[in-house]
Amino acid sequence: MPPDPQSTGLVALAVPRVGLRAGSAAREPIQGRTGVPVLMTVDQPLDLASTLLSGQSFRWQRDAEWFEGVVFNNIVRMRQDVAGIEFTSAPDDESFVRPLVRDYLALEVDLEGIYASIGADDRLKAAIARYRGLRVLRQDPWECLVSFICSSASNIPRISSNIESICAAFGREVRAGDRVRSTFPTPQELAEAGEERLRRLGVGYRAPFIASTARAIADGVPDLMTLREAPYEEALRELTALDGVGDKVANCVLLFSLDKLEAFPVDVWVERALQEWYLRGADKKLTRSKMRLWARDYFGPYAGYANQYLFHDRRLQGRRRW
DNA sequence: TTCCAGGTCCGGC
DNA sequence: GCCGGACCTGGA
Repeated sequence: MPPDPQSTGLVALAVPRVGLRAGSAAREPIQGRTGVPVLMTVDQPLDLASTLLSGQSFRWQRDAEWFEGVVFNNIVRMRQDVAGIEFTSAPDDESFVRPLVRDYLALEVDLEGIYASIGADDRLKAAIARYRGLRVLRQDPWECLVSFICSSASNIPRISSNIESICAAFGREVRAGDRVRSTFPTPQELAEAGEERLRRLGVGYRAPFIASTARAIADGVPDLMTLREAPYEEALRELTALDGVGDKVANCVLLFSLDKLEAFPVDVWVERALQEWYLRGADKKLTRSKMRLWARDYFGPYAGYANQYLFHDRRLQGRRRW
């Protein structure tokens, strides 16, 4: 693909994901304006709706063909058309936000190559045909980490509600025209919030996990952005040392925010999919982390993409049939 | 009312 | 290492 220095990820790495407006006074509202929609061309398969609503991220809200979320401390609105993506951002202008959004959508990742790598079996081939253009996002690892700590024994509507509550309570207000949202709080902000105030927001038994993990990340142990450069196994070890982070949550963070496309989160949906469609005999009784090893071996370096297509397929089928 | 939901942790084999 | 129970809360 053509070299595009703004989509390599290097630019985004040089820009802190948290605290882009660190010069602002703490908790001072970020005042914006309504942006004029600009076009971002896309030369890769992209199904924006599936990508944003497939349970990788929990802050995107749909309004007809527009999707509104808060990323990089901006309210971003996007819609897909034949030419690419129309989007607006506020308070920062679109020229600043565009490369960040390209990076967020991982538009430099060669999906055709990945399809060729994982699409050998019929089950995946069919899922790829159904959800062609579903992409694995490259999110802010801190927001991703907290989101998936919240995900345990929960469901997407509740996770979204928990995350919005956390942002409203401890983040900073962002405005775009008449829209008001809040940024995702920094590790410091959540560490200061503490367990009790988190619990009052309705996150339940996850409150002490979030508080403890926020404290660790605020102290730089581990440094999440460094994990993006670390080998998979090392990053996995560092993440699972955090409170409330087991094999499944860690693999979600590795896949959806830390560029580890071999990560393979095994939740109840993926477990059922593997048992029913792939595993035979005694293998059906494998523990979840053994299933992850099996999948990494079977699907290869892009096992995470295979996971996302299987998960999406299984979840939507589940909604239809059972 | 009871059960279950995108798990993790802890204690007992 | 594996297994079972507890853990918040909201919706069916």
